[in-house]
Amino acid sequence: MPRNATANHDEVIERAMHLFWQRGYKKTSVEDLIQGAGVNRFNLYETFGGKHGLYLKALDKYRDDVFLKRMDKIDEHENGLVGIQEYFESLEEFLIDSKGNFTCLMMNSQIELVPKDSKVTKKVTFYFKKMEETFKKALSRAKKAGTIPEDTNIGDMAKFLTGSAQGLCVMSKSKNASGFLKAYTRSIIKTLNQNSY
Amino acid sequence: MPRNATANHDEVIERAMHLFWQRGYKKTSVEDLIQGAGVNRFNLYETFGGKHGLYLKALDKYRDDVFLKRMDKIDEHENGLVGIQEYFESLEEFLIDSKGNFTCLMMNSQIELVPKDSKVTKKVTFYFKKMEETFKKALSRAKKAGTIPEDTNIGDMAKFLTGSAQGLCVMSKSKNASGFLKAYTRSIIKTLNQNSY
DNA sequence: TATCATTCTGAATGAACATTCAGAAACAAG
DNA sequence: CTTGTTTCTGAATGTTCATTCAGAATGATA
Repeated sequence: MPRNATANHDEVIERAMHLFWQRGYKKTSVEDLIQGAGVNRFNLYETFGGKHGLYLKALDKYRDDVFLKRMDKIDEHENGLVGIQEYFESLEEFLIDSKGNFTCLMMNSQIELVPKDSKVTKKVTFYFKKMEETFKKALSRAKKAGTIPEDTNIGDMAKFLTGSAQGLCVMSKSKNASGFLKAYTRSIIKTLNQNSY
Repeated sequence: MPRNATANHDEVIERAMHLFWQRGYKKTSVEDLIQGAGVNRFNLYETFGGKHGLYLKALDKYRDDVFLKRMDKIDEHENGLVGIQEYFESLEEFLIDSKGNFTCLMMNSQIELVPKDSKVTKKVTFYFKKMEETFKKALSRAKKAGTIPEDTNIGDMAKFLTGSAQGLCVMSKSKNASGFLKAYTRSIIKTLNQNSY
């Protein structure tokens, strides 16, 4: 009995995620979603909770498929320093390749919807906390392994790295950002390594 | 012949600037502007060019009264290093005091309207360029004065500082950002000083 | 006070857009 | 092939909001 003009559940969410990611919440219209994500109007409301419901699901997918995957990669590095460095290098590459579209769904949400939209705020808060924590754990491993001096302030450094990732995202929307992003990333990594030996 | 229910020209723009600054472009309604900026509907369109025209004027005012004033302060410091440090300290203080409202009008515009709105894009581009340039000149003075090593890459450092300012602004919207902002600022300044002696 | 240009106000207009709904289409089961 | 249920589509609804406009209010001038 199910018809199939609708793409499957996950694919709808993934495509919606990219639309929201590119254009933001307000500027992605229901029409865009119907056209671009492969949902029909009925299912958009019946099974995804309308535009806002789909946005929340898109944030979840971003967290799982984009963000946490990157965090896991950091976790997997026994040498935390290398994990962090690779994270920034791949972020730089991604931002350059996507030419200012696809800045960062979570950071966009922080600017567009925090704190008024409380459900979105919760998800964004988790994102920043988790990123900071992951950096902190990685730095802690690095300290244990002796690749970072005993007296390095790991908490400060984790916050520094979290903020720097946001700075990169903001700057990636500028025209011809590539040179800027490379230099900025270089400096971030240099700072990271200056607290190590 | 002029009536006076309308606040004077400059005051309207200043109040509009604060409204846009707080809420963003889309979310500031014409009604908000009439209520909050002291313009009547007629003058909003006749003398300010409507909502969009007033936004552009607000960006100009922000550039002149908020941004360039800060840049001038940096310029005035013979010791560029101190100028930059003071800039970040006062930015930190402002962001903490304003509790996530008043993030940064230009950065908000970058996320909300660049690159689609070409007039806004021009103004935002100037903003980033000018900031980077100001940092660069300050670092150059510091190098001349011998407070920074000969081999410091001034261009990279200026970009790093410009991006870091944006990172601070993004993070200031988080709940209880105060501790985060202090630590982050500390790290930025530390990085700045690690390239000096 | 009378006239005229200017300034203001609230209502009208119109566009964009999210959501709902009714009926059409598709499918399964008998 | 018929019936009943599910899925889909486009039109209708309702809301928000920027902009325009007509007429009212105001002030300057004579």
